[in-house]
Amino acid sequence: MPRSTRRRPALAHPEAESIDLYDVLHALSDPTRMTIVRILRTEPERACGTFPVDVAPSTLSHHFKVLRESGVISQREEANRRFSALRTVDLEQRFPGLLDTVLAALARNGDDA
Amino acid sequence: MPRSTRRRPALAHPEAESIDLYDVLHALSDPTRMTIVRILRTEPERACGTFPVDVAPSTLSHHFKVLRESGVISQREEANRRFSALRTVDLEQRFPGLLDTVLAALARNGDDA
DNA sequence: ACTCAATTTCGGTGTTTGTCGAACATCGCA
DNA sequence: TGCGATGTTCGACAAACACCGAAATTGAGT
Repeated sequence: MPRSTRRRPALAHPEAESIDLYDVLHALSDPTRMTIVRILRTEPERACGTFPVDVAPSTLSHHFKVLRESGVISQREEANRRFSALRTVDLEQRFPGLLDTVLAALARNGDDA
Repeated sequence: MPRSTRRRPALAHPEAESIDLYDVLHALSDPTRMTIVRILRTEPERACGTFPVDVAPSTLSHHFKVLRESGVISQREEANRRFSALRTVDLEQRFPGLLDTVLAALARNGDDA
């Protein structure tokens, strides 16, 4: 097999201006994904495997894909690891206040659920 | 069959304090339902059949149920009709700013989509 | 009583979702 | 070169979802 081709397909991220509200709301309507977002809120960046969610690795990978393709997070590759970060600036530009409001609402919902 | 029982099962509405964030976000992540919410924002109350969405009546009924059971809208019966209203006060109390922020975001998303 | 209008409920269909395990790819390191 | 760690992709599966048409319900009007 040709080794000259790009190793990985390159991660797909939507442009800031084309982030879709319905995709974002859907991404945030899952507890596992919301947990990821909440944690990412407190840290600039974090490796995928280090999130305290108890689902199978493949499931976690799926959730990261949903978050990334909706525009909520960005991911960069470094060696073996994949680091995720909240797209706070892009989200704030596209939908001002949305992330803060939802995370504040989450705190009221009970952090556990 | 006993006619003395309540004719309709009585509409189920969650208490304001027990409105769940994930249910709300899920309810809002559908364009048809968001259209309903957006219109309801401009009017205190409206009959089900009068919303300009082009889905079958049975589908519309389903969407109203999702919105009602998530706590986003309330419904009251009057004769043949069923009137829906946004639960603005309850939502504001439970998740301050959420509805406004999401609706503002919707305006940026393009009202059509 | 009969009919019409508004809406729900009931079955059904096709799609999407969250989940998993197994297999694969990539990198760092011994 | 081989091993272990990290993470993804690939089916597969059950549950949930959006949608419809047909039938049922309910109340108003004739």
